[in-house]
Amino acid sequence: MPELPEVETVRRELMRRRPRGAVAAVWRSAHALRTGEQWHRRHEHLDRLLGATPGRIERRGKYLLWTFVEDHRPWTLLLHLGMTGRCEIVHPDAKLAVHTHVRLTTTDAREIRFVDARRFGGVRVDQRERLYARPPLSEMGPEPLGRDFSGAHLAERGARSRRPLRDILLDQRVVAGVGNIYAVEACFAARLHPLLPGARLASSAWERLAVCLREILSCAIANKGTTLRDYRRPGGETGEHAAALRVYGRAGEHCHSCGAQLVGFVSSGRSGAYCPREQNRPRTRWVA
DNA sequence: CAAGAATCCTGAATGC
DNA sequence: TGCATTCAGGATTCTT
Repeated sequence: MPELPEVETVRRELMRRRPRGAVAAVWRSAHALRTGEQWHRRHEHLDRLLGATPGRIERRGKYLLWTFVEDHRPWTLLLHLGMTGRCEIVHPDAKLAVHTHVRLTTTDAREIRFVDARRFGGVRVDQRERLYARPPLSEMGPEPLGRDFSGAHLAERGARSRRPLRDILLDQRVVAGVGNIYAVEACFAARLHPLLPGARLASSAWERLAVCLREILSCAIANKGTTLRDYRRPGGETGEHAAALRVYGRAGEHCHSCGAQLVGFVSSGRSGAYCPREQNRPRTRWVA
């Protein structure tokens, strides 16, 4: 499932491979993408991209903002990959993948396609400033790899909460782009129990958690993301970070660090795992 | 207001 | 082998 490292990888590779021609045709499947008022297809406005040329791509959390320009008039495509979404750039005659929902054909014989089996993803075109000024982007917490993110920020948002640590990290309003895999992995890296209520965390542990989260995300970006099943890069390649996962999806298996049997859990309807020996309580000493 | 549940969806995995 | 059931989860909406 695409989280920050996967979306960042897609961003970089789409940037590199983006078509150089203008959008000559827009095609949309008959199926609705994600439900909810602000993503309903009557608000998609994909036709605004006609005649515009793909330009700069930004990432905010798990969202991509792809700006298309025609005669200095920019429109920005907001894209969320959901659970199973993927973006590909192919020849317009290339065989159509099942669950293809959007096709943007350009004058240089290229085609940008959005494919999403479960349709949890979404697309929308608007002015860049308006996208940033409205939910969900306006509500979103700081980028974990940016300057505004720190242990102090996490503590400010989490230290008065009874919510489990893992769920705090999953909250896009607290920190942007973190999904279940990396939230669970960050808790392990910091040797913090994922179900520990935020209010019970020692103040020094927040900084440790912030540092570990950044390291995990950076490493996953270097590995071009985690492919468990569906995630693919724009060229169809997998990401290689799955082999680096320490606890996610490994309930019942042995801890790579101490050999103890990892314990699975479900919280807020989402599964995770932890090492009962190393994550039962914060360590008193920790070496970066 | 916060926390939890339900919702959307398909395909892989599991059960009988 | 085949058919029904279960599970996976991000973000939003509804309920408690």
